[in-house]
Amino acid sequence: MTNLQIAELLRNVAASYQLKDEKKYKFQIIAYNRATDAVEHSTSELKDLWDDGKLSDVPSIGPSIASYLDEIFKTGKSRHFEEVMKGIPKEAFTLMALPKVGLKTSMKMLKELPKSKIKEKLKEADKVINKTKRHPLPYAQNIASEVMEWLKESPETLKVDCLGSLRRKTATVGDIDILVKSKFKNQNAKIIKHFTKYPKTQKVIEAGEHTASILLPNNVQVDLLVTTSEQYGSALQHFTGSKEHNIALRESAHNKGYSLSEYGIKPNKNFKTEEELYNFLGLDYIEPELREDMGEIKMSLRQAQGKPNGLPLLVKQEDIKGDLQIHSDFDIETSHDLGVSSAEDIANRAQVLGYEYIAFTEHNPSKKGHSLNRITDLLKAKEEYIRERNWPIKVFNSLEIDINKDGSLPVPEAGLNTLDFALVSIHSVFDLGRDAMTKRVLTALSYPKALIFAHPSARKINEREGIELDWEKIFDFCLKNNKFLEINADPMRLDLPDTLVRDAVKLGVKLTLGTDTHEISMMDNMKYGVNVARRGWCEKKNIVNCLKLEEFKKEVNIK
DNA sequence: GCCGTTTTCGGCCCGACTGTTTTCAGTCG
Repeated sequence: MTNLQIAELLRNVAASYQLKDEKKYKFQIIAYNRATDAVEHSTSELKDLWDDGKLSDVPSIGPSIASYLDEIFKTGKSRHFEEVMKGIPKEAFTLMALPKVGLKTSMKMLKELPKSKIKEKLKEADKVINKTKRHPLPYAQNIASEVMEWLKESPETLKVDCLGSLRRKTATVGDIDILVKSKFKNQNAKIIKHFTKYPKTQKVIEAGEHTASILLPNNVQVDLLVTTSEQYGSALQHFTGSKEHNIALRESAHNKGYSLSEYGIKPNKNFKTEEELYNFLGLDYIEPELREDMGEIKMSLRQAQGKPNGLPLLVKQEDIKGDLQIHSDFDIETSHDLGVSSAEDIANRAQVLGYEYIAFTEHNPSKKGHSLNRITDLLKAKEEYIRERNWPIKVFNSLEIDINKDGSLPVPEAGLNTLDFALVSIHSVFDLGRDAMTKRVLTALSYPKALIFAHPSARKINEREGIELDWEKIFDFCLKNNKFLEINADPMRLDLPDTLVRDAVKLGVKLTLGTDTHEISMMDNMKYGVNVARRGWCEKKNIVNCLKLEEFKKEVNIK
């Protein structure tokens, strides 16, 4: 049972309670919906936590739900859940995938629609289930920019901001959220109308007094909110989210006797800026990347009260002193794709980007068709090439090495000795069990030259889930042996994922940033890696390549 | 059903939009 399946089950239980008696089960419904959110956002598979007896570590999972899940992991089902969902056909839950359909509507559909029509709707729902892929951040950013340009053409528009997960810089984006500040009060309708006339609009989902939603090609939904200067700060805060952060913030306001909404505080308190709003609630400003209800509100409160352990001072792009994963076109007959840009061009570009150092990390020479001596000779040639050139900045001689199934590395010791340090990573056999995979990785990281575990989860966004690893063991090993985990800045990887970065940072495990550049323009992807680091609460000190050259050399033990 | 730096009991976020039920229920974020 995966987290996705568990989340679906809990969501269905909540809906079933709602169908049975919304008033009687009001708080169970809230509890189950919260548990659903928590499972969807959990960094660990619940099954793994259950194995370790730590199910209740997940927030919003208390003794009752934990005991039902315990039964599920033991026997495959929960008698309690089955009892709650008794009498509700499976199809009713499937139909809930359709927009604006909850369990009540889907039951009504099953009862009232003709069979042929139901079949059609079920097909539609299946399509939605299979197609709700979230959009990679850069793709969503491009679409958002175009819509924002369109909105600026409306004469009533004073300012346009892109909010929601785009502003929080999540790896993937569901809907695009845009806020418009209007020049004049009571001009909302004109802006809304202009918005719905956006040329690529396929469907206007809704258009009200303050808000509207349109659907663009590729299932991209854009939500608009129009506001005035007086309420701008509140609107900005509300529409940036996350939903969980907003709930926690409103609860905190509620405890102080206020009622907070996107319009301010009732009856008459407006906020022009987000700072004003947070300060009014006794909090310091919270960066958008932190707004996920992961403890940021508590820490902001502590900080505002002048206590220690406040919010992190998040790492910035300009703190990055080097790029630690780059593939040039220097041909060492690699196991995977070689870069297409020359080492010279890349080094010059790195200087322009303000870096003090870079590492060339081509893939290792392929095992196939190469003797061990040949592999060593190829690496010696690369070492000599790097040593003998005059580079504009420091260039490290490195390599991205495949981890064999048994954890060994496909490069002989003489070859490894040519390197300043190595990245190790998984490119094949992704489906070992968790324990075998963990052992495999730790074996590889035990080589003295293996310094960085690159794209550690091996996930590819919208393509494949990550591998299963015992992250606690990996973190612990890195900490004890001075090994580092990479945040791969390729927008299709963004790996480590932000939630695991947060876990690593909590334990003091250090990270590196690398763009995995295979073509020179990819060097500009560093910003996406920085996004992930910030979302994982990284400060400068958590990222090894924020160190200046001499300090970096000391940290990684290079003379 | 969950949760707690006033609480292990007694609370639990807030509002928009749609469609239709002219005053509200259902869904969504």
